[in-house]
Amino acid sequence: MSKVRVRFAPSPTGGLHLGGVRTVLFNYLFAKKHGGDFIVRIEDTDQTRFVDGAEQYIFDCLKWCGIEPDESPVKGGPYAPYRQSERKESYRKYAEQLVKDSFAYYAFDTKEELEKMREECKTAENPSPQYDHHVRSKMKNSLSLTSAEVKSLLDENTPYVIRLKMPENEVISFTDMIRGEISFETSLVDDKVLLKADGMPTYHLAVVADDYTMKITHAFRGEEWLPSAPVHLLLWKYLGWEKEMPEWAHLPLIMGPNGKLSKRDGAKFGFPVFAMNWSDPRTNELTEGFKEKGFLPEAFINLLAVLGWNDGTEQELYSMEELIKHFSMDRVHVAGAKFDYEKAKWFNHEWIKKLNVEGLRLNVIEQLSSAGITVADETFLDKVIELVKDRCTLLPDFVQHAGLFFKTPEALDTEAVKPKWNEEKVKFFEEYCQSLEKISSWELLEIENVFKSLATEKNIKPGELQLPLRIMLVGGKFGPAVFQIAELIGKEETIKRIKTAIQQF
RNA sequence: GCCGCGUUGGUCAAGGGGUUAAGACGCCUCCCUUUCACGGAGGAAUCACGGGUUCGAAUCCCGUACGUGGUACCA
Repeated sequence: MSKVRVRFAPSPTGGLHLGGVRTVLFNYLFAKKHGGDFIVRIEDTDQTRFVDGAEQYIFDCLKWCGIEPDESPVKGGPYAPYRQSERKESYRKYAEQLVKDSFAYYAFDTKEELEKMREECKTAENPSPQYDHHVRSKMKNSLSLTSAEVKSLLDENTPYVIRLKMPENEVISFTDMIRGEISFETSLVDDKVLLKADGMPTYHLAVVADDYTMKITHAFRGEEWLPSAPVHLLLWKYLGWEKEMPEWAHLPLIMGPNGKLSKRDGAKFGFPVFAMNWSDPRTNELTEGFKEKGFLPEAFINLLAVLGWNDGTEQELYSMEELIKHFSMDRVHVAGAKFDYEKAKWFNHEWIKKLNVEGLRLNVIEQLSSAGITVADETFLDKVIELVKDRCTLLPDFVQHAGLFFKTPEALDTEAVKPKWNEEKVKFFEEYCQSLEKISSWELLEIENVFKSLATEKNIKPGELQLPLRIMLVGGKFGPAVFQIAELIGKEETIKRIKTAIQQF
């Protein structure tokens, strides 16, 4: 078997959503598992939908996810160029070849004529008539016109497209790596445009030509492409490349709460659908990304991998390395999977717990600094991270849980204390401060022992006093053990926080 | 409408002729903790429906329903 070569071919029309990232991921995992090449090629054939900056955005997302292409427009490679707009001329050659071999034909119909045909053929049973064998003889094309008429139209530079001539009564079938045998009747498929009037190929011609010239061995794409598979199969055959045709796998769709996951679902249900923030330069509309929402790339990749794939064991947490080792296309589920944001957050929580301090440090510093907290002492920060990471689900949670070690709380939840607050307790805390001043070594046990023995002496239950102390130090009902906090923030800060808090109760 | 693909708890899913039908998320109860989490122990909840084949069907076959995708000079 020749070396595995697999490609991801995004269209730079803005944003990279969950389904897109999962398609890349499965391509990448398959390539790496078999020691092959992972190629990124850009399908920028539709000038009207092309968005500035979208291509760079795609590569930024891949980089964040930890996916490095072996060949791409930015990296180059032996089959350059990797942008379809830069390969424009080669596609025409293949299209003309097909016309010459009578597998395709020129069509001169204008937009208005096409609309007219669709309008006239429209019935209740057939709401969307196709340009197919039923109508092609009635349209303006090189099949219905004489060769002289065609020649003169061509000479006059009449705009035209090249369409594939679908055979009438054939059954086309192929084996999908995920779904098995699939077949189609050609009479039901329309004559797809291969080369547009502007000289650009459509997706159909472009994928086949590019997959062939770039020696792609396995073609994986979303399930939405399944209906056009017969077109591609036929092109491989008509172009004479049947022996080199890649193996196919059509990946299941990722669904939103209702239907195929869309950008709108994110806004509507409050979860990100793109890998990273994307702001559309034309509308300035911002679509939130998983990165900015506070997801770790490890968690993002992990949750995507197990959405529609399972290795048959009970394992759910996988690093990229483990995924490469365990992944296999035949264990990809056939049905579409609904995206569950709650579970997505669980994965991030698990990865925050799983990662060590080094893996978290940079992210935490970034979170804190965006909240206006600068970290001076990194070894101190490391202790804090170790102490609080179990309670953080999303990265911004570190602001609440780690922030209190760097900054005196601004507002105290006094309501939690006031009802049971009295003179005795005020006295207790004043004396506790005095005792703390005298502590020789500022250690957890000391701080706690002084607290407990003073409470016994005053005949107050320690439990009655712990909540107030927590509010004093933290500001609210959250965070690690109180005495651990006291130990970490130090004697001076602890006493200061207690004293200022007493004033407020 | 037509064509393709699908259907195991609310969600992700294992299981592919004989199982008490795994596991995870979420939800509920309890324990731990006099905070919030983490952790631990339990619980509720599932084979879309109808026919076949078979001693036996979640599993194989056929229908139906439902879902979803396609039906563009978009990808």
